[in-house]
Amino acid sequence: MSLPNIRVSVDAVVFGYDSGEGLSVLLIKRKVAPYKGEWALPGGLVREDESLEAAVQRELEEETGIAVNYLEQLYTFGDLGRDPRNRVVTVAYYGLVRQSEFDVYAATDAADAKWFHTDDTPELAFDHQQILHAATTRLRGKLSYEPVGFELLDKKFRFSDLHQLYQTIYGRDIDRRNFKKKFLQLDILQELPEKVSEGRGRPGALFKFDQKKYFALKKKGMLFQI
Amino acid sequence: MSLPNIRVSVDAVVFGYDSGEGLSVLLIKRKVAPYKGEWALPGGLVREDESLEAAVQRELEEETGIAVNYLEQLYTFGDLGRDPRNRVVTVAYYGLVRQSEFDVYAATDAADAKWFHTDDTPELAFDHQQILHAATTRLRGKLSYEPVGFELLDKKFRFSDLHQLYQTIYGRDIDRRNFKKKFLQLDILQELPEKVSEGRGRPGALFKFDQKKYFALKKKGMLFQI
DNA sequence: GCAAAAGTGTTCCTTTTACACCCATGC
DNA sequence: GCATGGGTGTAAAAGGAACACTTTTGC
Repeated sequence: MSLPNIRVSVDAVVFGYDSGEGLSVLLIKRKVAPYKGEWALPGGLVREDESLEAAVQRELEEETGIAVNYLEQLYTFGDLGRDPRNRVVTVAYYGLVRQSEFDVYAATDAADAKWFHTDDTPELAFDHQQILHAATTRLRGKLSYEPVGFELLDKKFRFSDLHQLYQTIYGRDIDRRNFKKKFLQLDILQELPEKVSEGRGRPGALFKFDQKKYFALKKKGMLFQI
Repeated sequence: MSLPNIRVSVDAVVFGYDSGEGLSVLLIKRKVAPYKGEWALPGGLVREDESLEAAVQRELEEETGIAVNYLEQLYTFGDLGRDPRNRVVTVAYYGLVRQSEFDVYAATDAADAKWFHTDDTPELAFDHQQILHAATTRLRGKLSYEPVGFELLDKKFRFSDLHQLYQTIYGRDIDRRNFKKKFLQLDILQELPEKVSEGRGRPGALFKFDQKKYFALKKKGMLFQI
């Protein structure tokens, strides 16, 4: 029996959050066959001398020009026939970033690269639809036991921005007062003396995250039911 | 640049539960280098024409002689140097079975195979210690949102057996009365008219799972905090 | 009658939810 | 003065934790 010829790839589901636009996902237009010209998740083959994590970072850089620090492993997809040419097992990663910090462009390995609102994604190549779906589900679950925000909001933000962020990711309304009560109990926010108006209505206080407490909490994993 | 030469393997962390003995894990003694003669998780290279799931099943069969139906993907380990010979990326699976139903023996591909109590495992080859640790953590977490029991207890069982099962997996004491109240609320048990004594003490009623309700609940994922 | 396990209920406390009114600003 | 968003508190309900006594059996 000959040695199996299986390739290993990585794919990245990078979600971008923007206060104005909500939740998006980063996609590339494929430059080569198969599925040439179609949209897909950024990703590609792992090299023999790089870790899986390094491979995702590299592919993201090569295809979209961005560098994302924190990606988490999502799931490994290895069904036969998921790539029409060869047997390819792909390890999918996902992450959530502040969209405004990432100016994506089609780097060398992609014909195009851009953010798509999660409500409005095109058909995807391979089984990437399935991967995206798994990532969305996982993202929501994850928020139940980890704070999110520091990486997604500006340094100073209004409480309503944070509120909006959670509503966006959960995809449903959350009572403003209860949310505030709960979030403040985590004791990871600092209220600033400044106030800011967004043009109409009463100006709101600005907040910032207490980095130390924030990461301490994140590390040990809080239980946070919204 | 030449094509990367990376192999894909699978490994299985099979936990066995036994009312008398508690929680064990299935290990094999390696028949070939590297780590020849050392204990390891069952597993091996994936073939080109089989799915990852099929590969785990096959390796389990070849090394330990057992067939496990329900394994879930745990995590993919792909660090450089985790196998001293080649670059090997391994997809780890885990599952929980009724130990008494699985008579393991060293099948063709292992020098030995047996259950080890989770409190008393030997040193393991490769990074299998790390994999085992990840599986243990995941198993506990999993019980919070899925019922367990049907697959692990006899058809008819005393409530104390179920209680004991949960205590074993969680590794701590759980109040008997509160546990009973909560579990009965799930409405997946049927109380039988039979009573059975285990030699001393008041005989207890026997219960069985209502299969339909059990799997319905399991499928949709309950939220079950012990 | 004593040791061992099974059966059962209540109280307290914490957490969650629902909900309404006033305040500061721009226009 | 009115529309808009920001700020705050309370009451009711649900859920979780702690806890003790009685019953049935074997010996």
